[in-house]
Amino acid sequence: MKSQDIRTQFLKFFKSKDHSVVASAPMVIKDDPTLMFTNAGMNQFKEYFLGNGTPSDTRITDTQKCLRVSGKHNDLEEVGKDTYHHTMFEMLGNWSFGDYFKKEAITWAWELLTEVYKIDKEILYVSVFEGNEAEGLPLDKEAFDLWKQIVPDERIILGNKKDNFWEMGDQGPCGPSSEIHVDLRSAEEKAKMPGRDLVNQDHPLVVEIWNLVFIQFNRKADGSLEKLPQQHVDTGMGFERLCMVLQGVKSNYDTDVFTPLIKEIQNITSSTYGKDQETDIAIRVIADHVRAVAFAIADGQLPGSTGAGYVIRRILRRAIRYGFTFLNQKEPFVYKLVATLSKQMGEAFPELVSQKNLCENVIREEENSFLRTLDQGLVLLDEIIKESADKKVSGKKAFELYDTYGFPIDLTALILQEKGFSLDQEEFEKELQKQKDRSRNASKMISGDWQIVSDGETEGFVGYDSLEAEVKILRYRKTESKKEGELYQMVFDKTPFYPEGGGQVGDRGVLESTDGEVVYIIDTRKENNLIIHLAKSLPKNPSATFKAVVNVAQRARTAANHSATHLLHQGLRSVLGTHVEQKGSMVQSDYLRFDFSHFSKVSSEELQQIEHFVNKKISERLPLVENREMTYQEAINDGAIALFGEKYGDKVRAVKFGDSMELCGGTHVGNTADIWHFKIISEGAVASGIRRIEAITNEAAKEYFTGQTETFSELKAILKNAKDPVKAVVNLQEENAELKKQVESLLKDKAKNLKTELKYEIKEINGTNFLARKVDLDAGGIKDLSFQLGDEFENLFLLFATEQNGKALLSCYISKNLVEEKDLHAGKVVKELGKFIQGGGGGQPFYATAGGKNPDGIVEALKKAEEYLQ
RNA sequence: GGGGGAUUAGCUCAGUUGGCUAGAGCGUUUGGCUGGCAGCCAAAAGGUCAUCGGUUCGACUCCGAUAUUCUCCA
Repeated sequence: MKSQDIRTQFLKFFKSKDHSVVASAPMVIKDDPTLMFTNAGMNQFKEYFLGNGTPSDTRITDTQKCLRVSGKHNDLEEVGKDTYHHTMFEMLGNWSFGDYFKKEAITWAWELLTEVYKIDKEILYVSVFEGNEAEGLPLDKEAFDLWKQIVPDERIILGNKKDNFWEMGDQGPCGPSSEIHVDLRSAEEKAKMPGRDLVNQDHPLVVEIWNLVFIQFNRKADGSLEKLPQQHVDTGMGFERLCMVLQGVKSNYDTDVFTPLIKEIQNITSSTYGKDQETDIAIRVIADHVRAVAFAIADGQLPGSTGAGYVIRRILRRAIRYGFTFLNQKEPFVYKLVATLSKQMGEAFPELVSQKNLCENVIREEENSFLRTLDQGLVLLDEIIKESADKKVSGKKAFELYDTYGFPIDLTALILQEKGFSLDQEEFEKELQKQKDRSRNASKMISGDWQIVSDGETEGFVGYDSLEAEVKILRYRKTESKKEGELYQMVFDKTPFYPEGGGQVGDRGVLESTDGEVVYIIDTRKENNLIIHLAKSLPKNPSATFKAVVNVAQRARTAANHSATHLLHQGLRSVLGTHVEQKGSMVQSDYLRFDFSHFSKVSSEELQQIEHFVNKKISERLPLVENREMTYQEAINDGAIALFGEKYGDKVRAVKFGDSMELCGGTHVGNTADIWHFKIISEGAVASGIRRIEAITNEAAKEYFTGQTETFSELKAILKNAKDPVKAVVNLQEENAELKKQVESLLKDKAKNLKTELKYEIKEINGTNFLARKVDLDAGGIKDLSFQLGDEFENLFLLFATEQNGKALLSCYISKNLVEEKDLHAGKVVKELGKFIQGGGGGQPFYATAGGKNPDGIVEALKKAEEYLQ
């Protein structure tokens, strides 16, 4: 069975069991501080498990693109070494939200595997949670009894808390799980050792394929468990592994999910898969990683140096590194695989097709820059090798190479090994740990349990229509971090405060109680669909009713910027073309920032046209038309612009100004006229194929123009109201350059004159040409003069003195031959003579300077100079 | 967000513990030689040593801040 069909069959099966099929959520997560990437099928439903939202359907099924780079079995550095771990993978799942529970979940899973996919029952094992005394949890008898009716006893395995009790994190929903494992070993192998002994033992051919989680508890901050009012089912089946089973191969990489990529890698790199272990690992690494990176970029996550972007960069660089070392790829090549990938998976994931060009460009650029880094690292490593005499390289040196110059440690180790050098790996790890601790401390956040003030569901955001509301606090908690200090997070029963999202900053404002107490809300954020208000303090009586008031001025300016962003987006598409797609957006009260796909610099003419386009829309006084109750499909059919990598609910909000229509949750002006004016203040690149425009509107634009006008008036005033100020400045610059040259040549003349003058003053003492006198030159001039005289006279001893800003300066020049013959040292001379001017100094044997604060001593110092030649 | 590094001629980079008027290669210009695929020889021009401040007799070099950039960690 082809992988395409395996996927379709799964969804079809659960559809027949009354599940509704939903699309995969984006791989990159935006509103959950504890998670960067979707790492399991349940992530997009987390809010339902937490009780922060209600699903449209109680039975749901999907295939979810997931990314794992860390965790108990998923160290990035291990991917590719075996045949069954991946960074990016698909998770097939079915869910029940307070609907069916263990019975249906177990029977259906078995039905699908054995009757639809027709997997031999003899190779399947199931596991059940054995209970845990410390937690006070008994054996999951319900699941055990259910399995007993289907599977013989010897195929049921009892699993411990580590394997069979699933938790979302330190806190939150959790419960026992039941896993289905498959034994793909040969009959011979099976005879040697029963499959049940290999379950959960990391055997490549005895693997878990499906995990059925029965969510029935909530883990609190103090570690205790609490029974949930509603019970849920959360299942996840690894798609690639399922394909392996159904296609009768022994490795995920031998399924048709990977074979097209592997074939292409062999083509491009002229290598062969299946002959040599190192080559095989490299090919697997590249095949796996290009998937992760391409999917992430298609979801709008570019490689970068922070957060999720950094993870993507690391994955891509690992692929490049393996290609570099084991497949001898010294030029970008990973990007060439995108075409194959998008052809192969584009049907199930259309974003891969529409974002193909961008993926290729971004990956190629990243490859180029990393290859440069590698080149530089190789040179540096060479130097380190040359410097280490005892064939040992310290961990500290290796760490510096890694930390500062980004040179991969395993490459360092490999090269050293080839040259017969050893590396102190332990010391390296120690340095790395130090760095990790530093970073962790800097971003540590402790959050307490939610304190429930009053029960009830929250209505959520009501701030589209009003900026004030009577609210009650539902719950609050205290958080502490180094960055922000102590903060209180509060959830209201409804709120006019817009939470940060869609690029728009969170609202600020106040919470007023009836007795006049005021608590400042410093930011509003969204976590798992819950709107959280941040404050430095808590009201005295949290159970009272408050008036929540949004900072009107800030909101108005932000709204102007957000609406302008939409017009800008439209303007860009109109001026540059419809290939322009939003790649990032930031809307603040003082400016807006918009990143978009476009492959060349936006010229100043184009920028002007774009500005003009937006300002025309502003002057057309277009009213805001919004529709909050559309379905996604209706909106798209109406021509609304939706964004890749954005998660949309069943009901979307469409925001329309004239012909501009976007799906958007942000706040906007009632009429484009409220934007006043739009001004682009910068344009530049953020990555290959991505440009960034920064712009201002409203009062900021006004201030900008006022400031510019003021500067210009001042400038004009300085230029005596010249008719053409630009020309006047150019003239000034030219004149200035001319004058500089003249001054320079005059100074040269002066020095020349002085030099000729001084030549006659030089007298001979004991065969040495000697001159000591005061001159009217600065330190540089004296030096210059000394060396010029030095060129013309042999056996020269010079002592110049000058007075500058009330300070005295001495300088001594001694011809090199004199230094040797007479054992003179200019440094010593100025140091000794420096006493007369109450100062000190030094320098080299042939030229030295000294400074002091007593110019009256100059005469004495000059007199004494002669003594050095006696 | 935290740490480390880098910033020197148009480009790629040297510059040892602060001190000889900041160098090289490529490129540019000029002159001469030469029938070639980086032609040869000679000469010249080109530098606020990222910016600002500090220490010092003296800072490209040391210290602090800023900007830009690379990189690791979270």
